[in-house]
Amino acid sequence: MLSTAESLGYRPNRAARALITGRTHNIGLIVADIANPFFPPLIKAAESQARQRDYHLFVADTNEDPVMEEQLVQALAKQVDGVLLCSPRMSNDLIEKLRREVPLVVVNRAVDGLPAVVMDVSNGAKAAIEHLVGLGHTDLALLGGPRGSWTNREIRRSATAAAKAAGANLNVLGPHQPTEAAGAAACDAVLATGATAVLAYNDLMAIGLLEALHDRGVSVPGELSVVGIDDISLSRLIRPKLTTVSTPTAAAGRAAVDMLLQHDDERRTNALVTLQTELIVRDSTGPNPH
Amino acid sequence: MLSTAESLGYRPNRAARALITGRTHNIGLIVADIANPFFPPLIKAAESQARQRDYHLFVADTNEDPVMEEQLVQALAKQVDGVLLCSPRMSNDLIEKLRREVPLVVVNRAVDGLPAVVMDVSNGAKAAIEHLVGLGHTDLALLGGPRGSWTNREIRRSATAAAKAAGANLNVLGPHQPTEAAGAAACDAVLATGATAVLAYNDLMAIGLLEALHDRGVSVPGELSVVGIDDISLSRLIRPKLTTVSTPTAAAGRAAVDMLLQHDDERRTNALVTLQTELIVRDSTGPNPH
DNA sequence: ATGAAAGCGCTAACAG
DNA sequence: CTGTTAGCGCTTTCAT
Repeated sequence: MLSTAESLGYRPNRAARALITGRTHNIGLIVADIANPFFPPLIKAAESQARQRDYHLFVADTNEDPVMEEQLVQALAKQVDGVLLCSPRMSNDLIEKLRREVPLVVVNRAVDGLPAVVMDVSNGAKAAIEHLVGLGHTDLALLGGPRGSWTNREIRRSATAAAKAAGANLNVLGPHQPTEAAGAAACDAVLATGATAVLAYNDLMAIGLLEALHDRGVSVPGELSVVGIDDISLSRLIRPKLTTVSTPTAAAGRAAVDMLLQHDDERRTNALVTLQTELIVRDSTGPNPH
Repeated sequence: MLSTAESLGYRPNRAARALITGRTHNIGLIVADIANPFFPPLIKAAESQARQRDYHLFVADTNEDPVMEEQLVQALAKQVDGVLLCSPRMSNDLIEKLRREVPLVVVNRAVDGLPAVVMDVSNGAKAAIEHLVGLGHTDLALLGGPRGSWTNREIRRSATAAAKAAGANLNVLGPHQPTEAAGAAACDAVLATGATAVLAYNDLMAIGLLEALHDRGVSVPGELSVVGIDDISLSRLIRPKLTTVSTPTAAAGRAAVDMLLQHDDERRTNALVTLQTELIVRDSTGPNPH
């Protein structure tokens, strides 16, 4: 039921309210690259969840630049009730400093004493390696992601351990930008390792690699198997359809908003939400040709 | 040079400033679907342009729901200095009403007396039809987009005229949701027209159609030629690479922000910026098999 | 219960 | 030119 005032078109001025209550009912969302297909589903889910709770979402893009990350947090700090920092590349020390200026929830990174939402990529990378080893591959390559990425470190750690446990070689390449172009550019380096199977930091890089492989006439999965991570919608549209580790990005967006908006007294500052991942086997992986 | 205060970490409170100046230095950006690959480059460009001018961007998603469009404009109205309405599905009358509550710039629609940024899809659709006719196709189909879309009306008008001028048949299908799923679902209807070439409302629909065609064993461009519109990055990643009409989405995002931020007295309320499109011929179009 | 008044942090107008 | 003051629209507190 609307009050008479509201039905007449009256809307309270949120800036004035913010001045007195100290709550802006705004949330900042900082991502590395809006145009990277990994983020839009996360942004969409976060925006929807926020709006449902009468919050509005500022979205900002760092262009993969760690310096810009800090500037954006600073710029938004006084204007929001909290910031969602997605896949940050900045140092933990800097995050520690920024959290004193504004409530922070970190996505895709575990930071001591800070609410965080992470995907269990560690388990996903393990499943990917085991899938490859099960196909008979013993020479593997890992196409590494960007410097400063917690996810990248997790993947490397877990993939290395899984390969070792299975008695397979793992050649680690990188760091690389998490883009299709970087994946394509790394094609020769991948081929040079002699690996018969590759796990890439994300689908975009895997897809770039697939393109470059196609240009060089290397058949996938005939001569080389390729696995991505993220399961962006693109992955089932390209040929061969990409085998990948799906990460629940929409759920992560919702969870991050929920954590931020939990009442401070009940907000466990050391809370860590871990979302499960799942290996999706499609057509870019096959048996070792040797 | 920073003032002493600023170097000490002081940031003025924008809510307080907004209260007195009446300018929030915020902009609202409303899109139908953040996860539709057409929008992220536009959002990214708009955010970047806005920030450069010391504005922050609220991003909101209507889920393709015209009712939600109005609600969002209302909700953001008092909190922003203007709203960028992208690809609105609402009626012109409603836009007329909303513009009295908050400065509006419309993208992908021409509205009398309102600043607008449009892509010249009319010219793009014409080029696409002429390309197809030049390839010997005389039976064409148009896979129509969503109801309420100005772009869809422009495409239909222009494609119809171009086909007529060239002496070709054009079978118009639709309306459809602008999604991959809808494109796939329309596959049988397209085939039933007997057309040897199709122009789709957007790349997403064209790609869905391509998928369904592949499932049915119809070869592209051997038996059927397909053209999309937008040139989303996906289009050159799928096989066959999609022939499409590229639309300058990033430029549109920047232009829309610029128009909104122009000083009111110099803002021509009837200004219309038309951005050029370009036909990109790739591998999904070929000669008429008959 | 209902109503008056103070004040959030800033800018703009005005006085010294 | 510098310093003081009023008041933006709201919520909260305090007095009636």
